[in-house]
Amino acid sequence: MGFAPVDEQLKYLKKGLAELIREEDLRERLTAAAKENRPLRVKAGFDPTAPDLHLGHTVLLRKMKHFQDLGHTVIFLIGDMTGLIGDPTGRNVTRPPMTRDEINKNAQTYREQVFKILDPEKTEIRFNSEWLEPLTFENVIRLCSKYTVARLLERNDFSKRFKEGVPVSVHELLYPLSQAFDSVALECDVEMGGTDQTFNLLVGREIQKDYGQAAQIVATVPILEGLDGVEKMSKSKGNYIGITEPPKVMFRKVMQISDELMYRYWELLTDLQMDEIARLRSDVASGAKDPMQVKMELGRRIVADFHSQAEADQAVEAFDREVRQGLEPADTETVELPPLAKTDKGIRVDKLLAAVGLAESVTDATRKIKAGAVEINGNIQKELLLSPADGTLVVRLGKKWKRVKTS
RNA sequence: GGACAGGUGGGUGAGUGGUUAAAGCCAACAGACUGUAAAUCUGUCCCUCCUUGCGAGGUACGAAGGUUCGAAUCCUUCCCUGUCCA
Repeated sequence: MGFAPVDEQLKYLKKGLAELIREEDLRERLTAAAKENRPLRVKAGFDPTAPDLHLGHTVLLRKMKHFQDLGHTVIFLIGDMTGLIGDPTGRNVTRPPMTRDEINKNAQTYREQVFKILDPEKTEIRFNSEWLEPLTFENVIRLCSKYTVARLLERNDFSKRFKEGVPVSVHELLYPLSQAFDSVALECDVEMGGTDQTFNLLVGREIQKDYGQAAQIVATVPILEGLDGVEKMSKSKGNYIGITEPPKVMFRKVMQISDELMYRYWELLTDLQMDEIARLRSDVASGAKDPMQVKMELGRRIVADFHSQAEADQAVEAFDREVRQGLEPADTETVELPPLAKTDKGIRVDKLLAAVGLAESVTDATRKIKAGAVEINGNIQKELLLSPADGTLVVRLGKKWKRVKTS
């Protein structure tokens, strides 16, 4: 099979990239690949500890997919060895070693999630312990001799910490080196990552040259902002949209982002071209388009990417019904009245809320009731005690609903 | 090895014997307003109980002991973190 013309490939790959070092190198490499009829080897490394991918990860995965679309090979590298170090970004502690079982389990989860985007046929999944573990101390020393401390300290967070007197452990310095060695071991043509990885990826270029290989091309993608629009999307910050989240949740989260942030999501999470996104923006500005409709379309596409078109449509409908109209969700769960909520005088609403999971605790439930946040059968419930009633109670606390059978 | 500084609620960060379940800020949750956008405003934000009260009790300020009528605050030991010196 042949490859598309180099210029076309370049154009396709460049969209949405933060940085490409260097474009000329990539052009040459693509040309050579076409001539030799061999696909490029494109690597990106992932941490073995966080198998729950979110949209932030998919910016990178989508770009990796683009390489696959053009016929190239993607190497999904699980850093089970470097994971022991932990990427020195931010505060970090040496991680407890993971067992082989845990790593395999996480790898399996990765497979399930990653192939929602990547093409399994064109993906190699590798672990870097494969070549890092057998390295002798002599080899490690040799590797270290190829780079200088001064150059490692060029990395922003190292130099910053060093200047401020914040400790930098020696093993942290090894992180970029071992990642670079991965590229050597895999003979990568391209390495990808977020812009926060730029330094590490560049070290790979230098080290590869030392090992007699052509320096890899470095392609970075922007870091996606989380729901707050400020900090990068991350699970620990709670501002993420997980790719395995249910359609309704996903859609609702998309609708929560600010109007401004929406264009960023259009850019990094859909295949819409930049000029089309610019048109969306100006149409909204001029009033020709309703920003909410534009955002709903974005949400519909994102949900459809990870679920199905039908589920995306359902999510839109559910949003319209539950959020815009404030109606009870169609899939409200029905539960039995918890025995401890029953008294001879009636139903203890506070205990009911806690037992049914609408409130975190009985105390919390009491607060919510007093605050007038609880609705039963459409009426605000401000008393802790509800007179005995027959039939089913429709209970609402904020956006959470439950149906409770009383008999 | 020596000298200091410090470990407080989800996160920051006040508080150095009692009116402190512990300020402020952030996050979070609920309400108002809306396009559940953003912005803004209000309230809440350890648990349990009931007679729902500016109620009663129980937990809580790295860990374990101790001093006191009373400790997050004082003492002892231990664990951990950071800085400086060697």
